[in-house]
Amino acid sequence: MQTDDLEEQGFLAGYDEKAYSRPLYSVDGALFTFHESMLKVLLVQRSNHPHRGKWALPGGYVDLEIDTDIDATMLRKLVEKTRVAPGYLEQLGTYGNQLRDPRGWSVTTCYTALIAHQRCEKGINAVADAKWWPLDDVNRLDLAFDHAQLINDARERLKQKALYSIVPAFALPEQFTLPELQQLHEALIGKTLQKKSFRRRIEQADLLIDTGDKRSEGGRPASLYRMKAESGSFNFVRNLEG
Amino acid sequence: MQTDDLEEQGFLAGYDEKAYSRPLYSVDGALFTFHESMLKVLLVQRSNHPHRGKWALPGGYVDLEIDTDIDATMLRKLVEKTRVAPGYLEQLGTYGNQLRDPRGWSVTTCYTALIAHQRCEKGINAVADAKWWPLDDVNRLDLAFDHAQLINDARERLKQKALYSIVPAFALPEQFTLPELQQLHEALIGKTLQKKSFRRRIEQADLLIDTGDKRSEGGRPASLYRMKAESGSFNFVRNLEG
DNA sequence: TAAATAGTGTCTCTCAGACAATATACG
DNA sequence: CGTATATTGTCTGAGAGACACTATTTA
Repeated sequence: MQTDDLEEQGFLAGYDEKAYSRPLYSVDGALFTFHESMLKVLLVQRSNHPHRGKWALPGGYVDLEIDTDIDATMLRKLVEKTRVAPGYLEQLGTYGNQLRDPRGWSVTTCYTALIAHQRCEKGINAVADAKWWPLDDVNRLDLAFDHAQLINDARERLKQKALYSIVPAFALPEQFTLPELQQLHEALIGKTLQKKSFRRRIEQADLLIDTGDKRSEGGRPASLYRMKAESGSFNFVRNLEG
Repeated sequence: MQTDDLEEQGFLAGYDEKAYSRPLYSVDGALFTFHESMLKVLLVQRSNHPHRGKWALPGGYVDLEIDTDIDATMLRKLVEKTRVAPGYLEQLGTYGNQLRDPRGWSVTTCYTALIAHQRCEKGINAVADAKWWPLDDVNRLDLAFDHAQLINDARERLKQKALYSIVPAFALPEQFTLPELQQLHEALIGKTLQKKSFRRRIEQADLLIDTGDKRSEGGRPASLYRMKAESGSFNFVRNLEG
């Protein structure tokens, strides 16, 4: 063992990390919010080749000196565009092949992230090339790389989460109403939900805190709630209708 | 646009893909099977530094010439050890940080895979360094890199799948009995299940084909089934007790 | 008052849990 | 027959779907 350790030292010293040809590696983030009754995704207009001028997901390369892990890389890249950390961040999947980048073999790990629109409104306005796009309009854009697929996959994942969790609530302000949350879930799922069912399961699982405040929307005022800390990781045992 | 295309050509020609320092990228596969009433995972004894001599998940680097995408890399690496393609292969997640590999910043995409023991028994015996390990024994091994964590995460994912799908059936031979499948799910979930509930939902969803054959295990013979093609992607709307 | 929005009552239906009962092998 | 394993019958309860109903605001 001791011998092996010494041997390993020598091996590491002689190891040239650029000696082998290997794929480009990056991270990309599909950051969503819910604003003006619409799902929106944050896009950045590319200033460099390849795909200069096209809209793309925020992302980039690992900084070997600064980043401790790939989550840190993703956070750094998102904060560059929004000035704040997203309320929710989860790995979606990794896409790697010969063709997705004209520079050659490349791999990207895509994240799904959620944030309240108000929390990053100022930050985004301070960044010239970043903009919230309504998801329905994004289909008509010619996005860079395979980012159209990444966005679709992220949205599909969020749709599933809407069926068995209240994770989408991270796309709302800290305080929100139940009709607001239901509207968001309906936008993700693509169909209307029974308000009784929607409310019953959230109440039963005791996921929200009633702040006591109300917000009026033209009719009876709705109660304002905020999430409990643990509610982001709660899953219902039974799905809503898919 | 035409101008931009020409400009992009020049950019690509001048691009040196080794110019930037970037992390090592690899894939690893947690390949499981169910044999002798035990969950087992395929491990490979490392012949090279780092961690020479330790047991590790099968995996390796992308071959930029041969592999079209990272799934192909993973398949190639698994087939090297088993001589056959696994019945089920799904991305688990990507692990990248400064410390997981002593050579420096490295990223690995881990897959969860399932195969029938009999389908690769010969192939594995032909590979000196590969071996099925019962999952309960793996906890006592000092595995290479962060592979203990990868295996735990893969197992946790399979446990979830056992609650809302019959994906674990890919770890069984093509023909299997319902008590066998239930035993496998119980091993994954870590508790006994109601056989009536287990069978009822599978029958209702019409997921299996009764082959007409039976297999005797000392008592009344059990019917042999095989999966329908689409059953691997079916999810129940309601989970079993977690 | 009417219109708009929020929230509740309650019936039905599906399906998992529990567990007793039956069926089919072997010796 | 007795034992072992497989398979079914059936009751109960949790919780989602449907939808009518009530409540609270503004105009």
